[in-house]
Amino acid sequence: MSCLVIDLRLLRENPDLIRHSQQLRGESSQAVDDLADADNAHREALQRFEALRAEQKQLGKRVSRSSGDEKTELLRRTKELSTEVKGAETVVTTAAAALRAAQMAVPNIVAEGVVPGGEDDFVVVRTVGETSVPQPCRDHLELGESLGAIDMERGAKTSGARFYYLTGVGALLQQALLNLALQQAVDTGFTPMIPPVLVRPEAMEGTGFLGAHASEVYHLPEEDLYLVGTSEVALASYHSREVLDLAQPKRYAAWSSCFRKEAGSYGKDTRGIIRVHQFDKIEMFSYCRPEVAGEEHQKLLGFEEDMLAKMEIPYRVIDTAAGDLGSSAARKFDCEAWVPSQQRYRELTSTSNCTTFQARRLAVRYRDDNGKPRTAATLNGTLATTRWIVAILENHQQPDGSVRLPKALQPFMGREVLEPVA
RNA sequence: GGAGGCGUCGCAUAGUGGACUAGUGCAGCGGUCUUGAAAACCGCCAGGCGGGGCGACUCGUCUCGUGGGUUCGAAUCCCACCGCCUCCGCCA
Repeated sequence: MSCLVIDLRLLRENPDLIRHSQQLRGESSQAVDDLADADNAHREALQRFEALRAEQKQLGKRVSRSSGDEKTELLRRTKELSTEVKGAETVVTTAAAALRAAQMAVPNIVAEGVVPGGEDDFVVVRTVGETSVPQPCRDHLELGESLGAIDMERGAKTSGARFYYLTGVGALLQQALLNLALQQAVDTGFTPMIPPVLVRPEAMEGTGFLGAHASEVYHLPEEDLYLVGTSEVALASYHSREVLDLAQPKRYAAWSSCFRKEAGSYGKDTRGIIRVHQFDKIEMFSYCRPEVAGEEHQKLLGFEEDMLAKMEIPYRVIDTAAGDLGSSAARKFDCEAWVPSQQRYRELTSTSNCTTFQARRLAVRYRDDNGKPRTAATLNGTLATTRWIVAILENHQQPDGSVRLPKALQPFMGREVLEPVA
């Protein structure tokens, strides 16, 4: 009848667990109380409707078998009942809409072990590789321009700020990077995918992107379609309303362009291709049983680190604080690459364990050992993106302005070094 | 973009206003028989939500693509939308 956001049974049995989760995220627990109220109102309305409806069905059957005065009398009563049933149904519909709205306001329950707080309260899990600041240190845009790899000015001319052209070796570099990532995914058992990037509202809503971050998303009003900010949306929607065999996790790796308004980031990262409206990404996505989701999360993180190692990029892994989780995530690990020109770490990958949050909304289920359908868990993670070019160029730049290519990339590029063009 | 056809339980089909409490076949699962298998026979075999019981269960309700409408009563009649198929047009 409806897709649930928060498990309502859990809400009834243990509302404090959800309140506590809201606290960790730094959000009001009022939403939880509102949800409980809406749930009660909905159940009451439902019970009244069902009782009336049962009576209506019973009497309705007698109408067809009766005649004469009896029939006239029955018809009089069933007509009354019909009005009452319609009224009760309207109340249910209204209560259901209110319940749904209340559900949408509550994000996923934070996993155990996640630290409270916001953007700056993360935990560093580990740091890998030696960081260095080359002398001289050119930033990725300076390098990209001299290599003939990135053209921001003409991107702006054609499409506006935060758009760019990858040109020449830049175009080849991205293609090589994404090919290598997709190759790694296929080698480790992922099914490669090229998904749609325009999706329906249900797909956006089901993955949790129409909540607080709706203003981040491009929308085509005429067709009521959304441009995805990540192929996670299309991959999660792929098995919606299906019952899967999840004896083993189902893993997909998608290539897609991604589109983001970056509405809340005026003035941030305006230089180069760190934060742009359109980029390309290889995204991993897993469907699995909820009890193995934590383990699967570590695997996705491992695959991300494998790619970073292949790119020979120094990085650290952070365990994101509760306040910095997306609404669908229970836990999130980011890999942040060392960016020499900024002398700090910047996010290159992000992997989220969405537990049953998305699958419940999208009605993705599996059969348990007793053959009963249960809600699955979903996870996602980044394997490579356009932004990786920043870390590759800057970390592997040479004093003469050339860029050494990491070994793993060389076969895909057919060369070992990128040389300045002018 | 235009015209027509079609959406029923995993698959295939029946059902055109009241016994539909959605029938049947296939596939699947369990059993009987058998040394074992096949065949035959018997049983089970869509999900959501709500109520009752510790529980195997049980009662009610919703769902025949989705949402409205007509009616005392809708799988069935009407409208809109979504999807699929065929043909035409256009196009990488």
